[in-house]
Amino acid sequence: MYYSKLFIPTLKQSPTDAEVVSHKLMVRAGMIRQMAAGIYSILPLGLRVQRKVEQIIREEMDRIGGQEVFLPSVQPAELWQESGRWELYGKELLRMKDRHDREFCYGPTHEEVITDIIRREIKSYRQLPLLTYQIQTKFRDEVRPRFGIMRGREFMMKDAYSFHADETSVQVMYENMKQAYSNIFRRCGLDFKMVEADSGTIGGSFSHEFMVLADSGEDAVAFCDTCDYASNVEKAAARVPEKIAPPKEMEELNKIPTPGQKSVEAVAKFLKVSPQQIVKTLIMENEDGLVAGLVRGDRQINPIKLKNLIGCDWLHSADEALIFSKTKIPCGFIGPVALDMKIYVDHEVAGMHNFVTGANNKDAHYTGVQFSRDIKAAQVGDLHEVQEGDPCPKCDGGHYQVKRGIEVGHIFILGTKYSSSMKAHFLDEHGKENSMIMGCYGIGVGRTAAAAVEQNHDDKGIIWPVPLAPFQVVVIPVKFEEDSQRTACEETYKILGDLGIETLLDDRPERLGVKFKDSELLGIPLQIIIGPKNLENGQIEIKSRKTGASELIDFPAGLQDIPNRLKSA
RNA sequence: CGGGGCGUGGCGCAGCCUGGCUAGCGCACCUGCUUUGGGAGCAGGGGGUCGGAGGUUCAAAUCCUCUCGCCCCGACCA
Repeated sequence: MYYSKLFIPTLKQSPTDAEVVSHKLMVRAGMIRQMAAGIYSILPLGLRVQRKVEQIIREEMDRIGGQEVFLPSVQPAELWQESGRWELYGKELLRMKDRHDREFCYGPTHEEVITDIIRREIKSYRQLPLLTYQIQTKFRDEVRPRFGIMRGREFMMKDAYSFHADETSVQVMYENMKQAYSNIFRRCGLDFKMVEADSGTIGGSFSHEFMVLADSGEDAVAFCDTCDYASNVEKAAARVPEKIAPPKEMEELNKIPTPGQKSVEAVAKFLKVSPQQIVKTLIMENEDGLVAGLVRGDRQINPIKLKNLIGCDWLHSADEALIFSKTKIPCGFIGPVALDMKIYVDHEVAGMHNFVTGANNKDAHYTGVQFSRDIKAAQVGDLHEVQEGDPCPKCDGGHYQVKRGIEVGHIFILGTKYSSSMKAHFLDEHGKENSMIMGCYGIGVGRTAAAAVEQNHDDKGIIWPVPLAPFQVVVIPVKFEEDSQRTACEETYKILGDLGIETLLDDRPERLGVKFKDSELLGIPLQIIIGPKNLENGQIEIKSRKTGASELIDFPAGLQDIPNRLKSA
């Protein structure tokens, strides 16, 4: 393509509302423009990159037997009511009515739609398994869209759905999918990790996320420094503590005045004990009212673990006013002793003795609290969030490391969650009716591109991994107006085209510096610079975006080597 | 949804507190001349009515009220 014909509106300065590098650089490179909060237009250069990601995804999906479909983005409410998600999905579901006042939503995901199609058409185990996928725009009315294309409300997603007659089959698919996803992200040139994950509102029994490691990531990934266990921190298991022998002296419960000492740090300092000797009581709210979670004073409670332990639909921390109105206890002094609600206890706390808790009175704490004697636990389980340095739950001697990650892919085994509520049944080889077993598998397409920028940039701009680059080579004439250079450029362009290389020819009447700056901003892996002096010697210059290294090659013979050079660019 | 911040040509900003001439600057854009291996120089030029509505005032970008939008920090998600 000729640069002068392309719509690539580059910017010298990044817009003030862009926070993360990928957002800044993608706007500056003229790839995207914002329309509204979390809603972006993809401009030609951005689309070229998006198509690259899509193509890689298609190839890997097809390789494991996926069949591409294209499902409606506007979906009737009835389907969602059937699965129960019309209510459950909440405000994130963009709802609308047509002229007949019938309710619809803009699809945030497509389990309902695909399940509906499959249940109508698939009746026999002979037709299973089946894997479908699509690449399509989704809309989720996020509470807080941010970071440009990384977390938009409207975004491009690859979503795949599989249907199976039995558990073994879905597990085979799941393993294939792990491999396919790994291939995809590896081919995109990303440094990623596959981690265990919570399945969230999509539901289901088993799931993994694919995380691109980057400081700007919104998730935290915990992984063992010794074995290969890796998990989203929201799911990462804590090692079950060794049984601690009870101390010789079991102290009695003792109420001590602690005026104004509300935080763990304050209480620890005031009573001259370590935070590890204090037990925090966190009050949470769910559909049944208030519940309490107990973790050691130096720990953070993990609400997802608590939610999963209880098995409730939703759970979040209760606000102070609500707690006070129900319990008449001010925050900071709540404790588990004789507390009138269900109490869930972290297994670390269950092994503790002689600890400190709130006394359920303003300005007072208990010391000498004993778990077995003083606390009526509804259940004991793994409730605290793991931290860097914590022991690995899967191997001896390993310790957790924690890093930030961008979730670019997420795969789930759904089981029969949707097939049973929506009656997607089939007849097995004994003529017996069963619910299909399902899996679903998503990739954020735009997010993958953004993540690639997060991982591959410098102060000059983007450094695209070759497979995602909008063009692999940019030809930069020192002065395009001069006949000899123009001819050489055009010849180069043609030769590279014949070699199957996507080439951008910067034919603009700009000064050389401008062309360099733009090509660096755009992140094109290889520059070919054609200038008068080198040309007189029958040479042209090639320069790597990543390393900045440049060398002279013979013109035109040296061009035949470009495909090779791109492999290592 | 709670907390904070910001809306002034395409982009980045100043002006606002202490109302007052044709609303200013850098970049970008147009024209001309000079320049030309790293975002050129000079000269000339076009474009905004200050997010919107209402109010106070002789006078509002500036003060007041309401409203809309966007961004950032927290709970959700590809």
